[in-house]
Amino acid sequence: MRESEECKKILENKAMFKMASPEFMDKLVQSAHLHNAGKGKVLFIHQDTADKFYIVVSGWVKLFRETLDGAQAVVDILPAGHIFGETSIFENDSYPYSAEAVEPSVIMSLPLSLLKQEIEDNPKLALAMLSAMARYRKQQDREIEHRTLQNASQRIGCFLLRLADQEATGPITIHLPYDKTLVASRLGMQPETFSRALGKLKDATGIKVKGATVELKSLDQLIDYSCSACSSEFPCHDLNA
Amino acid sequence: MRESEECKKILENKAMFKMASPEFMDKLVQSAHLHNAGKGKVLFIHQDTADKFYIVVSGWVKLFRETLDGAQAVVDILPAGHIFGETSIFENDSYPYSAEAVEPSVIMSLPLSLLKQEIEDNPKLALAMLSAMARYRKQQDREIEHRTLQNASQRIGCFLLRLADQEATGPITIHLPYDKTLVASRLGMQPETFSRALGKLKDATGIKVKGATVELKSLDQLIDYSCSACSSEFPCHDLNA
DNA sequence: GGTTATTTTTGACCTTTGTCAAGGCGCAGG
DNA sequence: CCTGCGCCTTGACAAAGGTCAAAAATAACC
Repeated sequence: MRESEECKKILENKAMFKMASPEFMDKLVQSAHLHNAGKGKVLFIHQDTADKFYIVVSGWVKLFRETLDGAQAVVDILPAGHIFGETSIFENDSYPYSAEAVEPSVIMSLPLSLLKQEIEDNPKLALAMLSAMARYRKQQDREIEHRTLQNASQRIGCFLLRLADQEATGPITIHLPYDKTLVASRLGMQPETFSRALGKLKDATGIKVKGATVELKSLDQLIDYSCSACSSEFPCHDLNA
Repeated sequence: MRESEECKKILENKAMFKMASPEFMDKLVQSAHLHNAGKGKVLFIHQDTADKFYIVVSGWVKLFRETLDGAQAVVDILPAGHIFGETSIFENDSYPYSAEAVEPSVIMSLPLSLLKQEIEDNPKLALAMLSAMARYRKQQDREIEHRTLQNASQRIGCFLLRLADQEATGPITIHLPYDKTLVASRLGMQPETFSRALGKLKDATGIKVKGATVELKSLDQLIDYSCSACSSEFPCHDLNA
């Protein structure tokens, strides 16, 4: 079966599963499934009973929470390769957020029960997960910092930097991976604010924006502008889990 | 030696160490030290080399980060019983934030090396730490949500609710555990904003504020006001790690 | 008990972001 | 080539929060 071959390849490449036992990986591949999710497809809802966790194979997935009156807070927007829903293990088997595909995506689903079992049986996996969790925690801490110390334009600059190849020295072209409205919500601002703040960023740094394409002469333009309001030095490692 | 007796008692009561081996606990107690930290005492600085982790025995400890130009973002303010600095294990042995006592405090210091070793040797401890980390992650997620969806007054209301006995049904008296200026920074706002927002909260809910003392007729007053702008139902469990 | 610090509150004003409404742009489908 | 529907931008205005300066209230100290 082609599907399981594909799943196998993806799973074996995940850092978190490098330490897993072969038996576990076999069982995991057996019960893995790929799903096509169109733009807007809701994968699960906050506080649903959780029996699966997921990996983004391609596309983008938004994690978010909603209040009763419909206001929405975006927790994160995940690119290909990221795991989500796995923390339900520690949350009474219920999802701590809702998940929705925001671009046409392929999602792999896997049973939480297997993961739960293997984490208890295999210390190496528990350590790998601990390490991943610590990295995520650091990211969230930084997010909170950014929201308090950076203004809208600086947050956009920082976002662009994280999309770029951080090693590059010359001119760079960046493509926004999803709608600007969505970038705005990811950065905790309104679409209108995003639009205006991007304009301000353009004036301040000389970057060029055409639709979803951003061109910079060099990273320094943005680094000066955004990273001055951040406690970390520029090459912000720790970005990909 | 009295000190080690005291440390032992505290360590044995920590949920995280319930699963630790007796040998580990012995070693831990041997190398534990208590420190008196006056108000304002800096315990370590962001990116210092980390060889110890800590437990707040009494008092309050502020975790924070600073930008080059002096702006400060408060990551958290920890009460007695909380561990900090332990995530340095996953951070290249450097502290991910600075720590300062904001009230006269007693702090226990413990070697990271022991923890590192035991986590690798004892799966149960790794699991306990994983679970603690997951709880913390959830808290951070909620923090980000609050900063985007709640206004200043609502955040204060939410903060008061978390200080209160959540089971109580009748009138309640809450004492602010540290300076209002500090509460403000914990909630990501300026002292002036805090003062005015507290005034607004008073008008809106009928709570009574005298200095550091807050009296409410019942929790409902605050719940209606604050929790409407939050994705979680009221009794916010998951508060203490 | 008076005096000095420190913390908190107020007032006036400014900046940033949110809100509402109207256009504009671009692309898919006819 | 035209039309319609999202997405994005703009303008005008409102609201929230930040800033600066000064007064008021507490707490701390001789």
